[in-house]
Amino acid sequence: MSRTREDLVRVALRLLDAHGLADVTMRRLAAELGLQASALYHHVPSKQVLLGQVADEVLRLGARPRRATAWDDRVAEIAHELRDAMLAYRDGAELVSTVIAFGLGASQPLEDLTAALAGAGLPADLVPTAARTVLHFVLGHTLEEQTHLQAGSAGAIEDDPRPSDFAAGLGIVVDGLRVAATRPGLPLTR
Amino acid sequence: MSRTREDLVRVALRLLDAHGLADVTMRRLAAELGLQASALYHHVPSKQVLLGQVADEVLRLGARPRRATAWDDRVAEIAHELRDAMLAYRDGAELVSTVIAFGLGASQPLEDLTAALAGAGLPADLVPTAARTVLHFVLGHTLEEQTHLQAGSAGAIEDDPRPSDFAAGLGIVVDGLRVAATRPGLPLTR
DNA sequence: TCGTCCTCCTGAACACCGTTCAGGTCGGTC
DNA sequence: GACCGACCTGAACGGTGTTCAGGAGGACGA
Repeated sequence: MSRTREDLVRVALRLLDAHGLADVTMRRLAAELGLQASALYHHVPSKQVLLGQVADEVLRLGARPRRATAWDDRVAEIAHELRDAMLAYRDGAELVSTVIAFGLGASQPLEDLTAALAGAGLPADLVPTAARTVLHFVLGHTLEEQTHLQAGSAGAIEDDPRPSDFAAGLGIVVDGLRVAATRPGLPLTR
Repeated sequence: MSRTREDLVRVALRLLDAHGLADVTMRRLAAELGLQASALYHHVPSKQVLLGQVADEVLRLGARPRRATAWDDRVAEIAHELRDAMLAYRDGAELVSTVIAFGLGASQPLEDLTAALAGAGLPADLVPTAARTVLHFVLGHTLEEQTHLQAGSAGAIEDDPRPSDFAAGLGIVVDGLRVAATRPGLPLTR
């Protein structure tokens, strides 16, 4: 009975949530599947690619129906969904952030944000920048939040993490987007 | 003739710039100093702490005189200085980002941003959130920018990196801060 | 039915990594 | 002159991702 790539991703995700990203090791993953580490390379070309697929799975499992229609509500909706998806798994934010940084997957959120911002009335050449600005905020904030959360649950006293923080920070960014959208338009070609 | 902790940091920084973060290894660093790897642990308790000091050095070397007086100019000044400091060394953004994420150093930028934003007229409980929002933007944007720059210089075609991108994204965030600063003030205690 | 191919896997090895530890050398100090 | 602490060596521990020759076994065409 042979294993599929989906099995690897599923077990890797379980390993991630149970022991953290540092303990998601090719040898551990193989042992969990009753295999030798070298056998994994028949299903996946490298650990990086595997982690990319695990990140995609984290996002897929965190997907929710989108209800908002206004562009700013839609941006907030995507941002919250992304944050919640990453927080749902141990080290989820670190995983997704590095996968995005190295371009190995997790490209959906940026595409969704870009699509949502296309209807915001921004100058067209500002849309990609705006989408990445929102994305960077969500990733940075959630990474820090999750780091503190996990450090706090390991015994230390939590200092900062007010839960309204994310909404407030997101509000700042979205306010900035609204300003850029309503500012008397420069001609599109600079 | 014994080595000082400063020697380690200096040589580690040279190694970083010449070969990248992945090649900053305790063994390589020791070899560069004519030592065994174990000797480094007489100067530094761990590699993580050492990298924290290297990150601080990157920021120190990138420091510039601050000229702006208005809070928004000051925020932009700090943001540009941070970005330029990280871009000045190979993998500088990755180094500083991870050091900040794990709380091992590089705390100056957040403090500077917090100080600059203290004079913005924001609700007091929004200042830390605002500072971290700016910080996350700068780190995320610069990390992505540097990754693409270095990938591009390795032969591939650069797709995005318009240099005005950073200023535009920063503008969005600062616009958002201005909105929060001029909005009819909620009472400070919620 | 036989031989071949292909998929899946093993076991060993390669070239590293961060870190620890017993021990040794050497300069300076009571 | 004995001691002590700073500094360093060399070996080892227990890992890491990845490669590679080869084996088992089912499918499939001749």
